[in-house]
Amino acid sequence: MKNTRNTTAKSAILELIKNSEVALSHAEIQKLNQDLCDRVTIYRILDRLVAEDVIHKIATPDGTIKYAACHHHHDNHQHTHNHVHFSCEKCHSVTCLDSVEPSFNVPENYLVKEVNFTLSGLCPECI
Amino acid sequence: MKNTRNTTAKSAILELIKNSEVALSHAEIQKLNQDLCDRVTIYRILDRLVAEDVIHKIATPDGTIKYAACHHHHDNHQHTHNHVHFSCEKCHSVTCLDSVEPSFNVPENYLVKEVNFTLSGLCPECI
DNA sequence: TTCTTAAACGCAACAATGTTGCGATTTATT
DNA sequence: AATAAATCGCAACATTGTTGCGTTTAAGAA
Repeated sequence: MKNTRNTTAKSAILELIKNSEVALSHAEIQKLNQDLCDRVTIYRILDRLVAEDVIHKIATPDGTIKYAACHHHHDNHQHTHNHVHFSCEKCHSVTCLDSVEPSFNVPENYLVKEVNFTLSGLCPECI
Repeated sequence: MKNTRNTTAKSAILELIKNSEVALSHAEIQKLNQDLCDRVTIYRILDRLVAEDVIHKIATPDGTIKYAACHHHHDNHQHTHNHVHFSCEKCHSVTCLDSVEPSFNVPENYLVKEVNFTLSGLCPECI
């Protein structure tokens, strides 16, 4: 893997994501980060953080891409992205639901590598 | 609800989607429909078909929006969009997996209205 | 600490995707 | 056939994401 560096912009963006209760989109990060760095740089930093497995990418039901900090399972060092997410149709917040464990029967002839389970409706704030 | 009409463009697009094994994106429909109607019209027709509950919208893991014909459950007239989809990371096809039934424990304090369950990996064609 | 170099950056330009307004056309009803 | 509202095409615009390139900067080596 290519050498990666810690820059002020990268650290700032990672902090933003880590400190956020909900997943953030590029546009939201840009607003929160007002003039810290260029729009293009944000794209590149997000790509790098995803590649480094520090954050993960979530596609919301309307196609917006959001980013959230990964919760690594320190006990077994087995890290999967098979999170369950909740997308609020009113405030558009996206939250990781670590407590919900989905189960399903594996389809035949398909090789399943990742599971993306998104529930939508109203979050506790909007009920 | 507003009165809706059947136009040639609308019928053609619906046929395309119905006859397709995989879910189609706006760009794919535009290519298949070469010059049948304007790009903007395709957006509007897709919105209408979704509103009329004839097709449904799927967000792929990379944020691309695709459309597929709805499989109504004629036996009980209870129509839900809680489909399971499979997104191939190689050929980018999106397929509805009607046979897979996911189960999960409902999170507290959240009002779940829709379930979106997308598996990704390799489809039978790409394995 | 200074030197070195590749990673990361800003900027400009571009491509793709989605939206809006409006006058012209068309569908379905009277 | 006449009518009215839905739909369309076109132009213009907004947003989102990508690429190339010269400059800056982080981090290891001297």
